[in-house]
Amino acid sequence: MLGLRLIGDYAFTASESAKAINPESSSVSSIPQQSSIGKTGPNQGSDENFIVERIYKAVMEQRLAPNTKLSEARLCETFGVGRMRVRRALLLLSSQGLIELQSNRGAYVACPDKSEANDVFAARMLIEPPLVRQLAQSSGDIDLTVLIDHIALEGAAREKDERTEIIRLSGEFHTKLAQATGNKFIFRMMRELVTRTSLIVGLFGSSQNASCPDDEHSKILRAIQSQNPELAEKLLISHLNHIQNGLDMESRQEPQDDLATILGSD
Amino acid sequence: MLGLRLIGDYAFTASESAKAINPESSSVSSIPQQSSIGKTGPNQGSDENFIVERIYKAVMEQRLAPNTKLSEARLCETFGVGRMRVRRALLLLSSQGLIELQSNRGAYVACPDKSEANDVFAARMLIEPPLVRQLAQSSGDIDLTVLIDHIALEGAAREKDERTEIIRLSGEFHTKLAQATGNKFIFRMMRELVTRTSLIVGLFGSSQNASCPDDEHSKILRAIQSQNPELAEKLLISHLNHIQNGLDMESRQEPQDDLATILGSD
DNA sequence: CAGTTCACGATTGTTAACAATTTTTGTCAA
DNA sequence: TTGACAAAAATTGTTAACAATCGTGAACTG
Repeated sequence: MLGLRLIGDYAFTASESAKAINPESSSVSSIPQQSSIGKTGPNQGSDENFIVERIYKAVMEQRLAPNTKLSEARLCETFGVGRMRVRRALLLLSSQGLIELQSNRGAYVACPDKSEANDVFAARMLIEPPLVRQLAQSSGDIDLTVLIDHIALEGAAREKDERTEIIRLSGEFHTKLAQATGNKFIFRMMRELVTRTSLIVGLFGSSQNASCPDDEHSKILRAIQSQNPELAEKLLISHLNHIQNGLDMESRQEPQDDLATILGSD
Repeated sequence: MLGLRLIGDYAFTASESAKAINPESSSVSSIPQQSSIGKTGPNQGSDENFIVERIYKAVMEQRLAPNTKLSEARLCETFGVGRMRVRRALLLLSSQGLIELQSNRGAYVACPDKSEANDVFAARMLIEPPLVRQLAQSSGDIDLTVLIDHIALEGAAREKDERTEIIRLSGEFHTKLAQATGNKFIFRMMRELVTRTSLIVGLFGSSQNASCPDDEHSKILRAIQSQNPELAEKLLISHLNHIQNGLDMESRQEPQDDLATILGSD
């Protein structure tokens, strides 16, 4: 009895986020229009959400390496925003565990260690198998087009050999699995775990397995579509194992510091 | 008697702050002073964490009713802190979903609706069963004293009929289950879900089942101790069902959006 | 030369004043 | 009394100046 509802809130599917970053465009861009009575205006700070989204996406695409310093001044001019907004964004990012705030020293992209990596995979092993099983069980009532389209996107990106796109989409497949449940809590949890996974793969992964093999994703999806919970669960477990086994926990590559163009382009 | 939410006035006023420090649970507390000299540890903002913890606890104990307004000025004087700290704390709380920030209107304790309540229980149904199963499987390697002690605390609070303590401990049993895994991601997820559950029970629950029956908790723990995964999982599932079935999703007690409403009743 | 000290620049943390918005209050007329 | 309207008060949002802290490198001492 899983509550099947669409997730209207989280508007940051990241595919759109930013076309043009003009300083102080004061964009109200990605605020879902809602003038309903009970819920008064949407949460404030559309601006800092924009910054958060931007950095989140950069991390997901492994363009922002762990330990990279995010200085306030730099972010201010990058996004054309006042310091307050930047600081709020950094606080939010740190509460998500994406960055780490050090007193009087600044913000650094999170740099998971070995044990944290194990925790991430353990948590995913705990959550994702029941999740896909549940999806497969109730796939009749769910709209899977998002996932189907996503597989297509992954294939296209792979065709064109767009590295960052491939990496991000590989991770997002898993968050979209969670999104398909329509449960915003499950979605949030998976999103956090997937983001952290991206950091981990960037740190400990060899270059070739930076992304999940496309066919594994589509196999999982097909198992879900054919309402085969056991198969879907089994495929997902071995998929997660593939990712984890592809890591080399000893050789961690040292991070660089290039912030300038990373966030500016898209 | 349904009038058990005359929490109206901020339940964490300074008068109570002095004595209300319980030596258990969260690792962040202690030192209610705002002296800037405090620990210069690596983690920043020990002060706003204090505020967050305080409000978190008040919500867990259902002393802070949903929709209660948390004005900045009030919080400033309550905690003896500058406005910046309060605003940062509010931002953090909102990112946890504990409160909701409305533009130019202030911060209000979150007020989950029916569908959100369903999502919370669906998420818990997804996570907690595998969690306890795993605990039971590996209970040989894990230190369960925290849970054992917790059961004792629950019993004691029940003896003394300390309402707020009972409610909080009832919820915290589940977060401590997650804590026993030693996985901080699982812990964070459960903590968020349990907190939200507390709000939901406060909103939709009848007065008698505001807390979990003690024996169900101890039964679950015993199943874990005796390394019986199936039993532990089964007990937990029925436990969650008990909680959810005890709710009346239609009769939501209207939350007071103003403190004066309560005080002006006579 | 090695190591320490100290001052300077750069960065972050904090405060207070100001601006924008909402809420309340007061007044008047139907 | 009720409703509309406007002024006043209260609250939140924003900015900029100021304070505190850290990193760096030059100067100094042994």
